[in-house]
Amino acid sequence: MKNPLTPKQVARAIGVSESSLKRWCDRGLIPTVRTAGGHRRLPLAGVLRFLRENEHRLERPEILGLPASTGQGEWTLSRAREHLLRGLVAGDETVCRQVIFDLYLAEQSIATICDEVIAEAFREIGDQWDCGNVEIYQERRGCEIASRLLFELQLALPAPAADAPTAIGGTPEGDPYSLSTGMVALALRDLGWRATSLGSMLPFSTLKAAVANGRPKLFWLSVSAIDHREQFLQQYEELFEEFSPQVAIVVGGRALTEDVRQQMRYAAYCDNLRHLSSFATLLHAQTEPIG
Amino acid sequence: MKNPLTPKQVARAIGVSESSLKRWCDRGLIPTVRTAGGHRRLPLAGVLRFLRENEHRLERPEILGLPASTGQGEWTLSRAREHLLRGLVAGDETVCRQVIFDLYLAEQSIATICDEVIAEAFREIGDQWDCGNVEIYQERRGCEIASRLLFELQLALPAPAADAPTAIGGTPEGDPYSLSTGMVALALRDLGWRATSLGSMLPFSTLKAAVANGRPKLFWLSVSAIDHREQFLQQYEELFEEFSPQVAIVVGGRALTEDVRQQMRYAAYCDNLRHLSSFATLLHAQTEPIG
DNA sequence: GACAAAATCGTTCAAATCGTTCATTTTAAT
DNA sequence: ATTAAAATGAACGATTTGAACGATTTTGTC
Repeated sequence: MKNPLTPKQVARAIGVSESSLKRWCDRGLIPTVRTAGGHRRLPLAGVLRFLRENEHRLERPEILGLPASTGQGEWTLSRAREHLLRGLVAGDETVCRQVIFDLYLAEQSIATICDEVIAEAFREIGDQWDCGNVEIYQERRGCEIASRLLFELQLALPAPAADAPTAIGGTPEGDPYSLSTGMVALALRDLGWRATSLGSMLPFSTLKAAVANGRPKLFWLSVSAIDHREQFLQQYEELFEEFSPQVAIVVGGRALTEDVRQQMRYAAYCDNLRHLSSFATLLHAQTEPIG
Repeated sequence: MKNPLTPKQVARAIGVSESSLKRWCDRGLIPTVRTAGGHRRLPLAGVLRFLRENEHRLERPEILGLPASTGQGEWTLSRAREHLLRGLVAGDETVCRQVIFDLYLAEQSIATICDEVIAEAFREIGDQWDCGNVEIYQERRGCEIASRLLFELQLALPAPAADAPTAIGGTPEGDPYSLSTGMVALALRDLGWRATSLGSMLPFSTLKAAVANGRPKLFWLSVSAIDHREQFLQQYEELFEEFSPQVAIVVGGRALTEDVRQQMRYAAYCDNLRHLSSFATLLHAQTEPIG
């Protein structure tokens, strides 16, 4: 788990000579820092980004502190989902990390990883819970693990540009499911946005204040549970009315069934993160037509 | 807080061997003073200057910047708390990271950082919220930031030994404050335990299952809020009765006022993480007397 | 103040890394 | 197929790093 890494470690992990690695560093392909004595040190996040961009395989992942066999196997999304599910239920963070980083290195978009693997795994956990096959603590522990992995992925993403569009969002009061809004933030960051999740259980009054203070280009509301439907709809309408044309208000979440949506106005309703990504890309391109 | 730092502290904090650090001192890269006996002492200001100038991008880029700590003024815990508070309210993760890693550089124990700075900052945020000075979303966003920083700190800790004692814990149903249980897990990991937080809002039924399945040496329950007092006490008593002698059951949290505690049995009640750390150390030493 | 444990001293040494050069292999274009 | 350009891997002496060692200092406790 050492970070930053030495050139020798990385060279052996990737399976190339130290000479090549040094050249890549000097050409700026891998972000490099120097010790006071002039030796190179390579932050893990930069190495992973390089591997991903250049479609390199990891010969010896364990050297980087990653689980053995990360970055060499062929993963179908369904196999990944299976493995992740087992890891989450067992509380095995190592297994989960391997699955996620494998997918990341295989150049899957963050949105795809979240949609097809993480979200699906938790949907399955929910089903298993209904059947009494998994305990609540296993689901909660899985959420903790997933949150960590999302954060680790964020560390591997480049920092957003200073002029990148901003986005904020969260879940409304009565919805404690913070994982979903965390995934939204990460997916938007993957697109280059300066996205910040405000967390979960946020009353509409404070959501209004957040939008008013933050002036984002996009605001998302992830709704996995609704306490009082009428109140929710009314307060949401107020928020939409107040900010709608200036701020793109995007909603999503399994609690927004069709009959609920029919009583809502929104800039976009997104079933999943790929929909959201498409919309965000479109929005950014349209409002910033020249760049 | 001790201002002149020992080489060991600094070496550990910036991730370099003591040998190299000593050489850098002798080469004049880091201003060094000597004790009467010849031991090196490194003023914090000089160390920070060295990090900014020579190690521009080594290890933790977030250490550089240091808006307020660069001055020769004492970087007291209360000043750190102040800065962290402002960063949390403003949602500025960079500032918060600087504060925390400054402290990590200057202090050994994570328990102290959590107790004196993070927990205190959130207590202050709670007060400000009562006065209507901060919005709920600022508190929630602060929690998100703090969670990330705890996770980053954990990444800096060595992995627990294979034979390390295990501990699990969480917050009961009705208590959504997951930050506290996350801090407990981190403090125990700092002591070398294999600690896992199960998260928040856990019904007692599933807590029992978790203890039964995990067989930890220590179980903690962090209680920041109690929904139904009678039910809480009764279910807690059941859990204690079932596992008490084999598993050390530790409780804490601001919801456990004195009158509540008087109706509870526990291996230890901990006001803060330093109490918990003492107890955990004692427990480990007693049950593993030879090693 | 005396004592024991822990930390630090200065030093030495093997391993790793530096920058550089050069021969070989791979890639791309003619 | 031939050739030029580019990338790779291996080698070199000089320097840096991390770990070890016994001797000394600091720290905590009685």
